[in-house]
Formats: sequence, C-alpha cells, structure tokens
Amino acid sequence: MNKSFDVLSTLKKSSLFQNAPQNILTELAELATVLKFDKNQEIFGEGEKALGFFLVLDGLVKIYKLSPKGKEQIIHILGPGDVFAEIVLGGAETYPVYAQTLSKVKLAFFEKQKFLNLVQRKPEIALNLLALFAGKLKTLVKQIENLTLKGAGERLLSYLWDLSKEGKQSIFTLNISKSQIALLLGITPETLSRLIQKFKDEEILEIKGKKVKLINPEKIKNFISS
Amino acid sequence: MNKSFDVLSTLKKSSLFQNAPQNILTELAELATVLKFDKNQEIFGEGEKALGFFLVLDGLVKIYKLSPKGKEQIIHILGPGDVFAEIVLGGAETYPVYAQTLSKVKLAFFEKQKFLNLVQRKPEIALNLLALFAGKLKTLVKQIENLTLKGAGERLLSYLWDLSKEGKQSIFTLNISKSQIALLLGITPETLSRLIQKFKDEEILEIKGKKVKLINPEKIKNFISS
DNA sequence: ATTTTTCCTTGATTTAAATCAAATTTTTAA
DNA sequence: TTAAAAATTTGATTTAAATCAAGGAAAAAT
Repeated sequence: MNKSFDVLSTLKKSSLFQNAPQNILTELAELATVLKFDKNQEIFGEGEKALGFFLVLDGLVKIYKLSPKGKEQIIHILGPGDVFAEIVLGGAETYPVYAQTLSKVKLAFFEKQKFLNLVQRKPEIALNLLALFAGKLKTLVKQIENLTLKGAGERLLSYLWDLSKEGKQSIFTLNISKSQIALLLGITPETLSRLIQKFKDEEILEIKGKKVKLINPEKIKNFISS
Repeated sequence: MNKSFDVLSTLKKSSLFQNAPQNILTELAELATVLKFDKNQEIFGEGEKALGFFLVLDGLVKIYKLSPKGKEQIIHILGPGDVFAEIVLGGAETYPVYAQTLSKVKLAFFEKQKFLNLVQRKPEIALNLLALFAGKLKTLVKQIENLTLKGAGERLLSYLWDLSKEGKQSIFTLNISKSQIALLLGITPETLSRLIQKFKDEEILEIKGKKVKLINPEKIKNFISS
C-alpha cells in the first residue's frame, strides 16, 4: 500500500508514463519491484542476461562502457523519472553496457515479459515507448556530436550550459563529482581541472567545489555555437 | 503493379518488416512512395521538418552531423533494407541529422501519420519497431565506444573486421571511398592513409584501391579485443 | 577530532593525430 | 583520348590532450 503509493508518484512524473490513465499507472506500480542500492554499486554489467528494465525513483545512475584496458566512457547519467535498459524491450538478450549507482538509489524494476504483456493489453503505451526510444536516440547522437565535433573546452561549456538550462540559471550546483564529469566528457580529470582554471582566468565562469557561477553567459553561448 | 512488386521484394528483406504477413506487406508497399536520387544528393538536412521515414531500396546513404565550422562526422551508413529517420515515429518534429546519398539511390518513403495509422490497426508491427529502435541504440552506443575508447588504428581494424564478417571473408571490397571511411571513423584522410601503410608494412593487411585482403586475421582479432 | 583515503589541482613531458603543403594517382568529363 | 577535377598518399610541423609525477584539499572513516 505504502510502497505502491511511493512508486506511483514517480511513475507519473516519468515521461514514459506521463499521460497514462490512472488504471494503467496502478497496474504498473503493482508490476514493478522496488530495488534499493548503496552508492557505487553495480546494477548490472555488460553481457549480463537482461531480464527487464529500470525506472529511477531516487538517486543517480550512470550507464557506461569499459575498454579492455579499463578506460571508462560514461554514456548517460540518469536521475528520478528516467528509464534505462529499455533496450530489452527490443529483444536484447544481454545488457550491452554497465550500470552503476552514483549515490544511494531507489529503482523500479519491470520484468520484460510482464511489461510486454501489459503493452499488448494496453497498446497506447507503445507510443510512449517509441517516444522514449526516439529521445534516447537523439541523446546518443548528440553525445557523438559532442565527442567528435567539439573540443574539450567546448564540451565542458556545453555541459554546464545544459545544466544552467540554457543560461536561465547562472548559479547552480554540480550533481556529480568532477572525475565523473570528466568520464562523461571523455577527458581526464587533469584536463578538466585545467579547463576550469582557464575559464576562471578568462572570467567566463567560477567553480568552487560543486558551486558553479556563469559570469559571462553570452560568451559561453557564442563559444558553444560557433 | 510493377512498382509495388519491386518495393515488396526489398520490404521483405528489411528487418523491420521481415516477419510481417503478406497482407500487411502489400499495404505497406501501397503506402510507400518511391523516391530516386543521384549520387551526392541531400535527402534532408538537420532542422528540416520531419514528415516521415525512409527505407533504402537500392544504393547507399550516409547519416551525419556537421559542426558549425563544417567538420563532418558520419553517424551511420545505410544500404538496402535499412531504415532511417525512424525517429519521427517517436514524435520528432524535425530531423536531427543530415542525410545524403553516396551513390544513385532508390528509397521508399513512409509518411509518418499514414504509417502510424497502419500500426494502430496492426499493432504487431509495433514490436518490430521496438526491435528496430533497440538495434539503432546498440549501434550508436557501439559507435561511441569505438570513437572514445579506441585509437584510430583500432577503429580502422574494427571497421574492416566487421566488413570481413568477423574474419570469415578475408578478401572483400570497400563499398565507400576512403575519405568517407575517414569521416565515419572520425579521422582525417591523411591519418587513414598512413594507418593503411603501417598495417601493410606490418603485414597485417593489404589494400589496393577498394580491394582489401586481410593477411593476418588472428593478429587483427587480438588487436581489436585487448 | 584526527587519521586515512579519495579527489582535485598544478607542473613537466610525451604522444596521437591534426594541420599544412605538395606530389601523385584515380576518376570524371570534355 | 586527353584534359580537368577529385581523391589519395607522403612529408614536415604543430597542437590538443594524455600521461607521469607530486602536492594540496576534501571527504570519509576511525
């Protein structure tokens, strides 16, 4: 009783189930298993058998790849309302990436077949699924664009620009550590540190710990789109 | 009559419609518009209004991004049976990438709303769509992995390894120019040229024009997975 | 509160790949 | 067929970012 209420409120906020009618939401909440993780725990590894997908109820999760030599590239960072491992719904037998928590995390787990049965009975969910997949595709393409067509500095400013909601919030707080940001941007912590110092010298922004202040949003805007 | 027959044979081969029953295939063929393009023609540009998606009937198409300075990164290269711009089915209003032909090309175009109507009437297609999207997600994640966790030489060998069907075909022909391969691998033509020369010196492979011969597939296999 | 560990910063150096430049080969077009 | 254009190769140099190394600051654990 208490559990499904908890889950329900986040389900409603998630884009995947946003416009779903109450009866379906209730069914979904019944169908979900709530899982709890500590910080820095592996949720699943690449190649592991894929039994279902996840919705973040609380906390932060990273999706990443590892090279044979152990180098890491973060693909996505997910927060409350975000869905991951949805690829199983397209028939994937194993997870193609790693998933790990970046904080204490609460997840709703949806077993693949149970969920697909629900979709069959309520096909209107299928459209939401398509939108979910389409959004992920767009995000990945943007990630490729960032990683291949932009330099390290531009990637950092783009990242901060997005966090600032296109400059609307010139003061905000980083939600992950700088070393994790480096892994997301595909640079080393040393390079990140030097870039921050450089932008501070150029009076473009200030970062103290996790507090960020964009001093010259106009300059940033120009820099990331030229 | 002749036209829909033509289209039908490729529809059947495409993974998207592979297991669809005859009656749906016929409907799809009726629904499609066949479009013809010359080599190096733009099919659509980034930001352009997205009216539908495409299935390649014949020829090669590249999907790519451009940086403000004009640098290009190829995201995908598509051949007969492949689908692109399916993102419109998830609600995208504009295309987020460029699409251009690499040869004379024949496409089947599916208008978004007409196709979605068909999906509503025949929901079994929705599962194929999910599989299509899932496959694209996996491809994009692999592309990120290649571009960020591998060096230029490893990317080239990986690419050739895939073309050789994991070493099963040690002699084969490149289907695109070397400059296009460079754009796909995220390197310059100069670097590609030097890598080919280096691998030739190391007696790993030989490339003359578009003819490729893998001399030491074992060495390649080890190189790309260590 | 203090110790230990992890994270972040700064400096010096190396390195992979880009850039600039020019020759050569291949393809296309007249 | 020959001329023109485009693509590819090779060489010399530059450059962005990585790596190696060591100190300093924060966070976590005792």
